[in-house]
Amino acid sequence: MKKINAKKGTLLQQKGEISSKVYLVENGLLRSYTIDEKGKEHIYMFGPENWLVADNCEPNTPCQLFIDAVEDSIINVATKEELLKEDPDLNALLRRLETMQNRIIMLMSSNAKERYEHFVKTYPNITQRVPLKMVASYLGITPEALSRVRHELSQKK
Amino acid sequence: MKKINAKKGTLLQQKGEISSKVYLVENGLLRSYTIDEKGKEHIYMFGPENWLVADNCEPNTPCQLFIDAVEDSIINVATKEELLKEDPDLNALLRRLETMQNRIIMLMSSNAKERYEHFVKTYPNITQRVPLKMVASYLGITPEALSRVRHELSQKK
DNA sequence: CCTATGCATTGATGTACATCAAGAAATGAC
DNA sequence: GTCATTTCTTGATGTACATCAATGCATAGG
Repeated sequence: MKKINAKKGTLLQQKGEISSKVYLVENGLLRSYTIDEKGKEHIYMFGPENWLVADNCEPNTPCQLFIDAVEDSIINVATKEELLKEDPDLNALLRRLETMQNRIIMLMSSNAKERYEHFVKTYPNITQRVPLKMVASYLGITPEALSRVRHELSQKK
Repeated sequence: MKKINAKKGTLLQQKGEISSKVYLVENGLLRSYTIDEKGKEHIYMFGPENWLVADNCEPNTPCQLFIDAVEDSIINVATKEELLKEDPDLNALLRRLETMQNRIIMLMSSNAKERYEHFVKTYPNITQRVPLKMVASYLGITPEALSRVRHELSQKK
């Protein structure tokens, strides 16, 4: 756990970095965000005093989020390894957080078609086990919209 | 940890219940969902084999989600108290999961105005500390749309 | 078997929000 | 201070998706 000072605008973590850290904000304000293929920024989280800011990805995988300082900030930085050593079965929860993080980013940055394609990739078997209207409800679109997306995709092939 | 059998369609948990449980799916398929004010259903999560399904609310607060069985299922049920006894500092993570759950539900069920009002309530001070375009980026809307929402809200008062 | 209920599809129309463009106001650099 | 840059607002237009309504298909129950 190392204490550091970050001037407003400092980039603490880049999307794609492997050794993503955990940032405990003592003072100031951090933000984590991603940039989609269209170049659009989506803020995932603000981290004011006493918040924990981190990319919820598994240790030793490339992370998804940029993290920078919105105000001059004082922050405590830890590695995930450090934290996992203290509490090993955090791992399952971390994976859960990752799933939710992906979902939030998807909801903010993807249209109906992209969401559906992502869903099929992530849960290949579920599509056969539930009525399509439930898939639509999970994706945040109407059954009608999903029907049209599926029609369009089947044409393309 | 009690093992139970749930026929397709069985409702395991109602929105508003206090003692929400944790469900580990051994076999079958669960789903958790909420119903918004317009009566519309939003599926929060599917729980196939080996998934953990739960409302990520704090123990002893009314929960937000309905949970039911989409297929005939075999499930292990635990109370949150049980789990917290085993691992007390899960509490911080639970609160984090709750925040993300709220965000996902909000993204699926609310329009721009509702999201902004919710944001202001949840982070009253942040609005003053960051440019509005960052708030827009957090809410998943454009700065232009946020500007119009704010204009509309200020008229109303 | 027949009928009722739920599900999926298709078309017509509506709407919330995005995009594009321009100008005004605030902020920062020097 | 002045100029440049970023932020915010406002208007005009476009578009993805919702809503509404009708129809065809399953599936389940008696």
